[in-house]
Order: sequence, then C-alpha cells, then structure tokens
Amino acid sequence: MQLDKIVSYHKALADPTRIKILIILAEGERNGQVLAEKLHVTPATITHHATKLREASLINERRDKNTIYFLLNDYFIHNNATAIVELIYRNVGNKKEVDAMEETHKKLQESVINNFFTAEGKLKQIPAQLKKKLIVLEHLVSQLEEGRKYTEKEINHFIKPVHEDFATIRREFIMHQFMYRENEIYELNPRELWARWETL
Amino acid sequence: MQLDKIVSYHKALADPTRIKILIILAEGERNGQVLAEKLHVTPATITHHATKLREASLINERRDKNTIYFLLNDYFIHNNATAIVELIYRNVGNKKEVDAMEETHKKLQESVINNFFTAEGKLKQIPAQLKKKLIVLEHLVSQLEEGRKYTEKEINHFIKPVHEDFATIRREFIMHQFMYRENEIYELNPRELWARWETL
DNA sequence: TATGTAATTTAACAAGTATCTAATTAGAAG
DNA sequence: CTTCTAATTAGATACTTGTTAAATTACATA
Repeated sequence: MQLDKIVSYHKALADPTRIKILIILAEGERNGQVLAEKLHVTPATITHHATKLREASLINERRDKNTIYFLLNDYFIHNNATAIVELIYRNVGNKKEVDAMEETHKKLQESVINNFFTAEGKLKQIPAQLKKKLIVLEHLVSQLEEGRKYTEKEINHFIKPVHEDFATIRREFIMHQFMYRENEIYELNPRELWARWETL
Repeated sequence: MQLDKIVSYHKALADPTRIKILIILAEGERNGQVLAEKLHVTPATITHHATKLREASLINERRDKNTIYFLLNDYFIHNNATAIVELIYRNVGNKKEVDAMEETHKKLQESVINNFFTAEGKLKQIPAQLKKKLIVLEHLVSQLEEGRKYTEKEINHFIKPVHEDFATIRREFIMHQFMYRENEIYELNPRELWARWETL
C-alpha cells in the first residue's frame, strides 16, 4: 500500500465528527439528514465528511429514491487499521510470521468448513465468532456467479437449502460487504473486497 | 479508550513526514539531526513532529550527552492501530468474541510457557513467532522488580541461568518496550506498556 | 570561562480544514 | 408543470497545521 493512501486513511479518521459517523453507521445504514440531526451539524457538513470517508474507502452508499444511505465498508476499516503497522515494520521483521499467519488461517478455514457444514453441504448453525462466521459466509458466497445480478427471491432460493434462516444470512452478505444491493437487485462485490480476511 | 485519544493517534499518522520518521525508526533509534538530514527538513521541523508523535505515545526518547535518540513505542503502534476498529464496533457485535479472544490467549500463554521452558525454568529456545516470543519475554520480565534500577551486568546475570544468549534477550527486552535503558542503567517499563499484548 | 553542538522555542506565513448559510441540483409525486 | 425533499455546491470565516529562519536553551568539553 502506498504512503499517501495510508495518510489519507488516517486523515479520514483524524476528526471526531467522522469517527462518530462511523460509530453510528456500525448500527446500520443511515442517510445524511439523520446523521446531521444526530450530530447537531448541517447536512452540508455531512456531505463534506462523507466525501472524505468515501475517498478513504471507509463507507459506501446506496441510493433509494432521492435518499442516499451510507454504510460502512467493513473490509477497509479492518484492513487499513493494520496496514500502518505493516508499512512501518515491513523491512524489519521476518517474513515467516506473515506466512505462518496465512497457514494458520487456512487450517482454521478447513476446520470451520468441516465442523459447521454437514456432508451434504447444509449449514448446521451460524458461528457466533466473527472470524468463523466470515469463513462460512465467504464459503457460501463463493458459490455465486461474479458479475451476475440476482433478485432477492433468487438469493433466498440459493440460501434456503443450506440454512433455513435465509433472511439473516442474506443480511450478513450485505453487512460484511460480500454483496451489494441496489433497488432490490443483489450483486457480488468484487472479490478483493472480501478476500484476505485473515489479516483481521 | 477515549474519542480524542483515538483522534490524536490518527492525526499523528495523518502526515507523510511523520510516517517516514516511524519507518526510519523501525530500523533503530535515530537522533534529530540525522532524521532532519534524511528527510530534507530542518531540525525544527523534526522537533515539531516528534512532539506530535510523543503526544500520541508512538515514540519514546533517550538522552545521551546532549543528543536525543528517538525510538519506536512498539506497543502503542500495534495497539492503537486496532483500537479504532474496537471503538466503532464496540456496541454492535457480542462481547463474547472479546472474551473468547482473551481465553484463547491465556491458553496459548500456558502452552508456550510449558513448551518453551524446561521444568527447571530454562528456556529451550527463543520462539520465532512474534506472539510466542512476546509471551516468553513477558514471562521472564515479570520476574524483575518494578521500579528497581539494574546495571547491565545484573540483567545479564538474571538472564544467564535461563538462556545462554543473554545479549539477544536483553536487546529484545528493550526492543519490545519491556525495559527502558538510560546511560547503561536498565529499568522496567510500567506494566501497562507491555501487558495486554493479546490484542495484537 | 569560552566554545561548540544538538535541540527547542518563537514568530511568521502559506496551505489546509471544519463549519456555516445560501443557492442549486436531482428526483418523486401531486 | 409545480412543489417538496434530500443532497450537493459555492463562498465565507475561523481555526489548525507544516514549514522555515532566527534566537535561545541545555549540555559537554577544551
């Protein structure tokens, strides 16, 4: 990762109003007006901050009629946070540690898939631990076609044979940025947005 | 952690010159003049940036005659990086995850101490993996007295019965901020500086 | 005591930023 | 076409910040 990308990430988080926006968005998507009211600032100020957060890839947005809803980009928040550490120590420590980390993740991945899925591919239960939940979601989502647009009904039909609570899983797909929804149409997010979660 | 502490941490990293300073310091301690020359700025500028980095607890310093050497505060760099993530998601996920993480760490701690030390308390070898190495170092350092000043000789005599390569271990104590050295006198850093590495 | 070196402080300036008000655009719905 | 709502843009203001040159402090040593 480049220096100025890291700088702009930290600039984006170097303001209390913007951090408060992110905290509110962690509860769920919100539109500009609501944010403005909650934070006691004008909508213009929200637009200003949203621009900075968007430039740092910390939020995405979704338009519904003439309201724009902002939502967290979980992936970048997690990844950029540790990117600074990697940048500073890149030339110092030994590479083995990173390799070992990836190795560990692969093993975890295997064991999670073995333990949470039946031989027939049914999901026994949704893991409570975030890391494991993400492995399960990634496993499911990787069975969808990249670039294809799905209706909500199609998504439900895809999840149903795997787990009865399709609504929860469909919501998790969106929350964790595996999928993107626009006007009731679902589409896979680019792989780079959700692959490499092992750095979490 | 408070909001403004997080903000000042990110402000500290929201400048390319300061990040470059940290990258240079990752190679080892440097004084102001050297940093100024390497970065093509005046010593006054270095003083300015050093103040900000110090306020965010990202660096420490050590005086030798009238030269001040800056050194990284590894602990804070690692910890603050992920603090923002915790702050944002604090009220969302379930607390169990954090508890589970601490549980996992305690188990790892036990197994590392059992595997790397003999029954007599000798260190078989220095772990290559950072996380494990830190557990070993913490285990050793916790046997020293808080507040007491040690000569280098005393430190060596303390380490010798545990592991023959006392020089390496002594250096690691400093590198990872377990101890602080001033004019050949060693002293334990405050516990909060090196406890809770499990969030790494 | 005088001299030299490293760091800090001060004052100044240019650039950047957070916020607001007021004007404008984009879209929806009567 | 008109009206309403949500968001953005433009312009203004006050505050903050990165940098420098010059003066000052702190310490060491000859």
